[in-house]
Amino acid sequence: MPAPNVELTESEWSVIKAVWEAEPCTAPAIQEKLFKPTGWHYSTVRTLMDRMVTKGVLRAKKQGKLTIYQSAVTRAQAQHGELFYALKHAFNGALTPMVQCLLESKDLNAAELAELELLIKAKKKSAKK
Amino acid sequence: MPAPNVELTESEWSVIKAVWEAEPCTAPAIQEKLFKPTGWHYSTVRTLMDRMVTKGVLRAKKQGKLTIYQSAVTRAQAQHGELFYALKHAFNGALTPMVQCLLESKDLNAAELAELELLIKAKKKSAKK
DNA sequence: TTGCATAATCTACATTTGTAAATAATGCGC
DNA sequence: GCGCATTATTTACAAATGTAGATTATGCAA
Repeated sequence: MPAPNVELTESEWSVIKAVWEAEPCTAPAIQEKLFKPTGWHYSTVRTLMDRMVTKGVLRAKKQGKLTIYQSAVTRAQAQHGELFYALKHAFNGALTPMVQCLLESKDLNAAELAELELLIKAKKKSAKK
Repeated sequence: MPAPNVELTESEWSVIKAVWEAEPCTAPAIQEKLFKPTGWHYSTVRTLMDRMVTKGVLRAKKQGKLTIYQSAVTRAQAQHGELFYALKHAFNGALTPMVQCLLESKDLNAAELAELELLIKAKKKSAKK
């Protein structure tokens, strides 16, 4: 089974985003990427990464003295997990109120609205038939 | 300051949803509502609720021997918090990919799509001008 | 071949979250 | 006024999360 429901904490999001951009990669490389925004030390990042391996969101293999990491979930899977967590808990699974909330809070310009409209039009077309 | 960013755990979501439906209410009333779906005992619910008071998502006041609880954040605030958490972490704040993810994963019928389109049209109108 | 820089491993500890038992208070009905 | 049912308070404890120091291993450069 490929994509179980992914749940990531804020820290784990930081890590996996860095991994997606750099994989295959080592823990030192990731800590370096993350040091500027987070200030995390090597052992912090390393602990996070190893826990993420245990959870199955990263994969690690030994190569000489180095441990090489890769993501075990795609960005799309993780996005899906996060979004559907919100949909389920905050909106009881109802799409319309969620989109409403989005439209109300972000203040979108005409171009963005047009883009969304396009997305929906496209979806209608592909759904139909 | 009215609406700080709300972050709720899964359990807290259960509780606050029950509170919204029953407030003002007591902890025993909430545990009774939640017992069926969760199996939580009184002290569990009570602990959760008191911690939520500490965090400022519920409010409590003493009335004789009873403690009366109310929500301190509205459903809309909590929904916003959850949704924007996802938007920020999973989608780096970009709306379009988020909506795309939604459209791809949920498989919506024509009516639902039409509804979404309407929402956007309405927003366009109100935004314009 | 040995020292050094780098990376890994191990251990730790505070906080938050999930869950609840045990004990105490209290007020209403008799 | 007293006992009982109801509610509250206190305490606990394991797991998860956030954060990292201390110690050890290791391979390349000199």
